[in-house]
Amino acid sequence: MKYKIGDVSKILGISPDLLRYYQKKGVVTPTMGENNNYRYYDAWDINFLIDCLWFKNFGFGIEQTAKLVSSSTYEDVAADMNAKKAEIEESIRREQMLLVRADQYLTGIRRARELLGRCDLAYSPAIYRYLNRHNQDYENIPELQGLSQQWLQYMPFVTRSFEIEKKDLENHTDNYAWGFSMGMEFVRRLNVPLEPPVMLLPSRPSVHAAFTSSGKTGFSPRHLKFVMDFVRENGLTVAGNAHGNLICSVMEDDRLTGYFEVWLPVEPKEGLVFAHSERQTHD
Amino acid sequence: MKYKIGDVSKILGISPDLLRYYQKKGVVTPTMGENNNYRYYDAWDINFLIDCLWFKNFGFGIEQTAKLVSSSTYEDVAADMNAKKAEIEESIRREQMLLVRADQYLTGIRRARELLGRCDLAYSPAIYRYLNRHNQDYENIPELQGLSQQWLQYMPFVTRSFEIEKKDLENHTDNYAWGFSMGMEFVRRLNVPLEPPVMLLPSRPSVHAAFTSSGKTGFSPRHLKFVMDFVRENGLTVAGNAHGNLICSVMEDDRLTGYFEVWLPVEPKEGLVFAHSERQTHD
DNA sequence: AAAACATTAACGCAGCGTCATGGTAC
DNA sequence: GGTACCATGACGCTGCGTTAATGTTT
Repeated sequence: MKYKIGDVSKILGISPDLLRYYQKKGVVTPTMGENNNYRYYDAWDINFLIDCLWFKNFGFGIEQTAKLVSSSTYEDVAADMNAKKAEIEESIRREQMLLVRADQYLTGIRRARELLGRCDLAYSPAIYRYLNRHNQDYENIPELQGLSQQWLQYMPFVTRSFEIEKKDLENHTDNYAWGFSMGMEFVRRLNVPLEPPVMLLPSRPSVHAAFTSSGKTGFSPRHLKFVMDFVRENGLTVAGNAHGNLICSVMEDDRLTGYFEVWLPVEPKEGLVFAHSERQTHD
Repeated sequence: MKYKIGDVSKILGISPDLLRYYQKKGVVTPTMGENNNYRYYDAWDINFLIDCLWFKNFGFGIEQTAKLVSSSTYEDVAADMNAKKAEIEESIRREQMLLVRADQYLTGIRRARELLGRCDLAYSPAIYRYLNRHNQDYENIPELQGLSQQWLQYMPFVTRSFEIEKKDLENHTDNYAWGFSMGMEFVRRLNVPLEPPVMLLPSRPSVHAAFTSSGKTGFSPRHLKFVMDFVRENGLTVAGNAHGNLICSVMEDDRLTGYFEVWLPVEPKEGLVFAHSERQTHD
């Protein structure tokens, strides 16, 4: 019994075009009609196609599928299947990290909107970080560029992160630096090599705040004035450089507005309670 | 400070071609040199590109990324991120099922090679199944075709499965039927609708065997002769139709050889011990 | 003037979908 | 003789990589 391409299409739920494509790829070779050039498939061809769909839906490419179904030994098949298993396991690992990151992102953005323009006391999350841009200019050092290329591969587990030095905060100098940071949990799970200039910024008691900035040249240490006010009003002592990161940028009132989060380390003091950063619970 | 396309390429680890492509897609719009038509990027453009890479590596498409980074409100971004989360969760679920299936496949193929040509006593795994081919001909009933199209979507959680009726086995008639089967665990996890002609084949004490067959017209109930011999030699009573499935087909001695597994239900008898099918532990 | 950059344009890949145009089966 | 089917071929899609031919900077 012979089936025409449309019959096979109905039996398998595959378009005739796709069946012709599979033929071009060497997957099936139906017998061609002598006078009309029609394709005629037999039951064996259809069984074969079903076996191909099995592998294809497992994630094997078409050509690999053809090879697996038509000309592989037991060892070949087992090896390919084990390789595919490893691939899937790797994919699951990555996707699980993505889920963690998505939650971080969503809670981060929500918290920043609540906190906006205000301060609270919290331990900064421990992060790894390096700097590659001072004020507006990216460093031209090849080493740093190589590092950035590496770290950009880790996206979206990497965050754009800034630092403002203590003295610049106190002198109201318009000086800042940008770089990349990554949370401890991702550094571990991605086996990120950690050499200078990558540094650990440990968790420290800090003033924690959120602010926004709009436009190309909007970002500036001036935005931290309210944080310094908070420090003064509460008689706190700044204990290091401020650092923070971009949380997201969204349209507000027709302007692209960046939401930033910042931590300014301060000396712990009797009676002050520092919350623990949510980030740390995401491990 | 202006960066040429090659500078940006080095900073971001992205090919110049890709940067031009992103421009064509509306992601970045560097200023074009007046006389030389060179692209000049500023720090803002680079930051912007980094933000894009963040979303892109999250799995968003290029155009969605451009939209997310440049013209989305908080609500848009949160909605898209939640949608992406759902997508990833779905993907993980599927991949975890694939891992289970891969293990089933690998252990199945290994066991079949060990068992080849011999019999043991085991409970058949409970499966859902329907038939759509008798001997060599696929049924032309539209209903069945629709069902097959559905079930083929469930590949590779569906197995090609055959049935040989008790009377045909006993009379040595060359009669058999093929169809599709799916294990209980996948039926549940995929929410497969279960209406006739889909039937539950419950777990039953059976003679369990493996055999091979080669070539287009190789498959036949004759292959089960050794199973019937086993039944006779052990004084067993056949209690229903035999069913089985294709485990894999591989090249052996330059011939495409199918490995099949079969269960022939028999009456339990004093002193007989039936193993429990491995399949059932995979839930 | 050579080397290292930049430009546009076109084509290729998988894994198909879609359309146009024309021949064939029943 | 109408209609449902079949054929080939070309083009589109995403997310790039590759190559070619040519222009610019330093």
